[in-house]
Amino acid sequence: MERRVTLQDVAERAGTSRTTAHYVLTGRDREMRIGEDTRRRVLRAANELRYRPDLMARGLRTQVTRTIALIADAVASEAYAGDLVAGALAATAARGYLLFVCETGEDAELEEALVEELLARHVDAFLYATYFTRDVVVPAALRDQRVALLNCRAPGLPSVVPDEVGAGRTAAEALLSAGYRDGIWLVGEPAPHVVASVERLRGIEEALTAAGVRAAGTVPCAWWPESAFERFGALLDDGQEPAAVICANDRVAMGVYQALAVRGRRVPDDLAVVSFDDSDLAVWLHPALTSVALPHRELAAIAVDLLLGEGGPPPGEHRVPMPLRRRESVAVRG
Amino acid sequence: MERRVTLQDVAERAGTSRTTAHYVLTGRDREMRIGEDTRRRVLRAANELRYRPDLMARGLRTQVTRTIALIADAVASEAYAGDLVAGALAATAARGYLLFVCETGEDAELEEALVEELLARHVDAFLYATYFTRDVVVPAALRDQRVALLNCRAPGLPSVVPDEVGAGRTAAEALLSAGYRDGIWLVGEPAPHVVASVERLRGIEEALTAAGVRAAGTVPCAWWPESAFERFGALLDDGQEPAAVICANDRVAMGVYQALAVRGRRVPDDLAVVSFDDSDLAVWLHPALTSVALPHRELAAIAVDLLLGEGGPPPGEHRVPMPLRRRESVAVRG
DNA sequence: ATGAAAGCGCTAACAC
DNA sequence: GTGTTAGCGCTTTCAT
Repeated sequence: MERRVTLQDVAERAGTSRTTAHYVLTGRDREMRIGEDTRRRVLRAANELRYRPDLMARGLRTQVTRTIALIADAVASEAYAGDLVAGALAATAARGYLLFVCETGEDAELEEALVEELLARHVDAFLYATYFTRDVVVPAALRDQRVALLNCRAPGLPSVVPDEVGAGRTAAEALLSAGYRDGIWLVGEPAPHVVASVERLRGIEEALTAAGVRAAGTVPCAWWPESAFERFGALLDDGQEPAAVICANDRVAMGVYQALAVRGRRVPDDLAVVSFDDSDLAVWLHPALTSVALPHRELAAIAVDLLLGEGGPPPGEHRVPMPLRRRESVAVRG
Repeated sequence: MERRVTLQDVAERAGTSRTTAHYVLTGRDREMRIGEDTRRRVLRAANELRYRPDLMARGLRTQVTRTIALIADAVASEAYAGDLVAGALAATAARGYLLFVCETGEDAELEEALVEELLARHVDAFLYATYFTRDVVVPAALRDQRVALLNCRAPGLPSVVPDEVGAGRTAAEALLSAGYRDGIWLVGEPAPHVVASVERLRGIEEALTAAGVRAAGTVPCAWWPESAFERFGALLDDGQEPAAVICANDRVAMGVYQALAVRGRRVPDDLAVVSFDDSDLAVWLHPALTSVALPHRELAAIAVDLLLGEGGPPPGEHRVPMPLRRRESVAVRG
């Protein structure tokens, strides 16, 4: 591994000074009125030597590094967080930034330490992310940094979150517009501290009420297949005749499918199903599931745009629409 | 945002020189025989000023940055890659390194450019990862760097991959030891260019042959639920009576479950199912699926250990065992 | 138009 | 035991 080639080397080979070489290599030669052929010599020398500026040295001098930090509570849980990371990655790369990724497991001390470390490395900005939407309190050291919250919220800080109320409306309307009015059940227990739960419910109520419809009831299962399988199965065995269900998420829908399958009932003819998240499951289920998508990549892209945009991110909450992915789990009613 | 506090500031407040401050703050005061009370003063000053060394400046001087780069073809696809990233993250963090994460989408030019960029930032080492196991050709610039391949292989380079042959054996033995001999079908078409396919098949053959058993046949479906649903369903409708299946992966198993459910057949009583990957699906399926796990986090942890270990990673392939996760999809035969 | 020189904050050889 | 000094490679002000 030979010594790095430095600006000095380029300047020497071009028979000029570092300053001159510097200006032509950073493309500011026009403003310095550097001679066309000096310019040529520098460019050629740089090429021949395969000169690459030392970004650490540059960073030390300029105090800007073109790096940003993503601080997330989890990067892989639930198969969701991955898309957040991927989205952030793509968006930062597109702007020529490199991304430090950190995972905190919600450990506040670790968070503080990480922020210190990242500050010591002069990252230009911070993305603070959570794998499910919630309110957070960010480390104090972050408060006077350039920061955007991704999929979470804190008073006074710029944040990007999915429009869960709209999603609730969308889900209900998918059923209403297909002709369902009576026998619409909600599956998945309400969770008062989970933003997604509260807001989806609100959206659903809104849309239903606006159509003069009331939900037939709620199946209070955990947001997992097994629990949904059992509780929704029990509902069926009770002799209830749901016409349609709105599931808390795709995993719940999976449990509903299983409960139906065991009893020989069919989606969508015996029961219409809509859900939230649009995870991989939605297309794996049979028949494929109509689901309101959580646009993780887009959330991340927007957060990065805000973060790196002129003048820094405008404070306040940015709500990103959750689009409906129509598939085969809702039949139009006669 | 006030000026950073520098070593100079600490030294001044402690009434000593930068050198002295430096040695005590880096814990090398013993070797320099620095006065106990000088030591105290320096420590106190640093504390009071909340001194944090500028890691960029240090890096420029020492040429080591305690950063490493993860270059992956994909960081979120298929809900697998996330665990690779999370594993690498945890392992590097545990050693006090920060991780740059990059995604290439298999674009070779982008890869070259990224490596240049990372080199310009003086990352100490590289992790080169793929989201499914395969042979790769790494960018030329990486060849003389400290590098470990994660979930992929290239001649002459250190790599960490899952032991898929062993996994094949494990899957077959799970069935054999439960008393299955006849009517064992393989579900999922062989893919000659996919390491997992070739090696799992080899392991399965080995174990079966050793027990004097032959597979009843192969259902050549794509490795997705829908395809498995159709092709395996067709097998059932053909009047075949499989006793057990080894699925190419959990998604295929999902398709098999669906085909069974529609026909009123039960797992595990009518059919035993084993699979590979042990993804989230395995526990979501009903009944829960016995699957041979792809230990992504462990692969990553081992790769990081090799990479950062004394003397750098030993070249050659490191095979990591794939453990069987026994659940309810295999019943012991009478 | 080009170059000399100072300095970003840290480390380490060397002198006292 | 402690301090002086010379860089790491780059950017930028200021002379020329």
